Amino acid sequence: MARPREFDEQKTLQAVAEAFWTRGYEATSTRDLAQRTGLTVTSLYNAFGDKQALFQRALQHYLDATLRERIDRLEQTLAPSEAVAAFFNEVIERSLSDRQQRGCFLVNSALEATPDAPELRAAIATEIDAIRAFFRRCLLAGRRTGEVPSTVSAADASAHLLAVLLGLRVMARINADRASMTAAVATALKAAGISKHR
Amino acid sequence: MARPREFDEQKTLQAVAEAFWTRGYEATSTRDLAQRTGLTVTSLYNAFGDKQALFQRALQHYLDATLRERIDRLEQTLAPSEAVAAFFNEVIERSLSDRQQRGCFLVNSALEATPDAPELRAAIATEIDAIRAFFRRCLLAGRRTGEVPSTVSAADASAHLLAVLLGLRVMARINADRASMTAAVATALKAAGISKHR
DNA sequence: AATATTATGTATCGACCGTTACAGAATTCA
DNA sequence: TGAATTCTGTAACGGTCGATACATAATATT
Repeated sequence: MARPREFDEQKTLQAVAEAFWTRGYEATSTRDLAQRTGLTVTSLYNAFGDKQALFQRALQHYLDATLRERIDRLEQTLAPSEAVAAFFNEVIERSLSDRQQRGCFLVNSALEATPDAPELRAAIATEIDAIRAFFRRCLLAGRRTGEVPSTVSAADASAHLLAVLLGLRVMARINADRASMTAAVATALKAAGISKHR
Repeated sequence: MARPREFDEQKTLQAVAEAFWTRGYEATSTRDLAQRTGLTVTSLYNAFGDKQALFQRALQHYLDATLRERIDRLEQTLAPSEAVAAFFNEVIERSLSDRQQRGCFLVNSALEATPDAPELRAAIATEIDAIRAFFRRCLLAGRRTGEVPSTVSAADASAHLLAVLLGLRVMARINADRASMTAAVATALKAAGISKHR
């Protein structure tokens, strides 16, 4: 029973996420966000609360649209070992096609989160652990189908794959070249018992 | 022929580096730096130039004292494969012993560097590549001594080890636990043909 | 001792920060 | 139609930012 919103909340969160993704939390001002979204600062505060809350909403939007979407899609459509390989391939392609070399919004946020924002750190830790859980599920499922040999423990291999993924995202921001990334991934997949031609 | 400095430049750079290391570039104000170093803002500007220049000096100081020191020391005193293993072990121990979970100053800076600071990005890329070069040298040397089998290419293996290292530094900031880190490293070293008991 | 040169401390500059007060515009329900 | 409610835009708040002007203190050279 009041005036309706004139903006699309999803598109706004998308624009906000890209701004924070590119420049980080501290270096992005609320006026920057207003300009990128096309709304006024007041509308942003009215709709989302303060800057911190807006950041968390934008991060969750990014995770839903990118990370969780990818995990769900690959896990439902591909065999376990192929899902892991495809996951890495998509990360590499997206890293290389981004001219701004923004890397991963989640990883960027992980490193910018200061010790005095423990709740944010905890939330990010949970999201990162979800990636490892995805690797672990794939490895265990691959064992059952026989794609993955049971010589390496799923716990060790999933921790290792997670480390490689996070490292890729750092390289994507600074040292992004296809040769290094594919080499790192190929070696990692081989160590986990996953390889395209075997 | 003038009044001498009343502060120790190295200790000042150390304090500055720890401030930037903990909170990042944007979230650390020049007044914060003055308080942490015990000098005035004017003295900082007089001695080091502006905030950007001070940051770069502090980063170089950190690299000299931590990263390059470690590489030089391990490469000179240990056998190639042991140098790589010891490098990872030291990183794990330092990551776990830091109560503030600051991770790596270089990696933190890599992810905070925005697209409109290309010279900083390039400098960081050079430093990161120096780590890969260290891995590569160790792998090639290990091949000559027979410690490392020549089944894996040094280029691939060094890219892989670099990715794992960078990933560890992200985990150190957010998901730091010994089990995950040692699991990731053990799997990575095995893939590179390096393992303690073989 | 006089002078030149550099370091330090105070105080402040304009700019920008996150946030909000307030007034007007737009919509729903009675 | 009118009242209630929500959204939008302007303008501004106090605070902090990076950086510096200026006066003073301290040293080296002559």
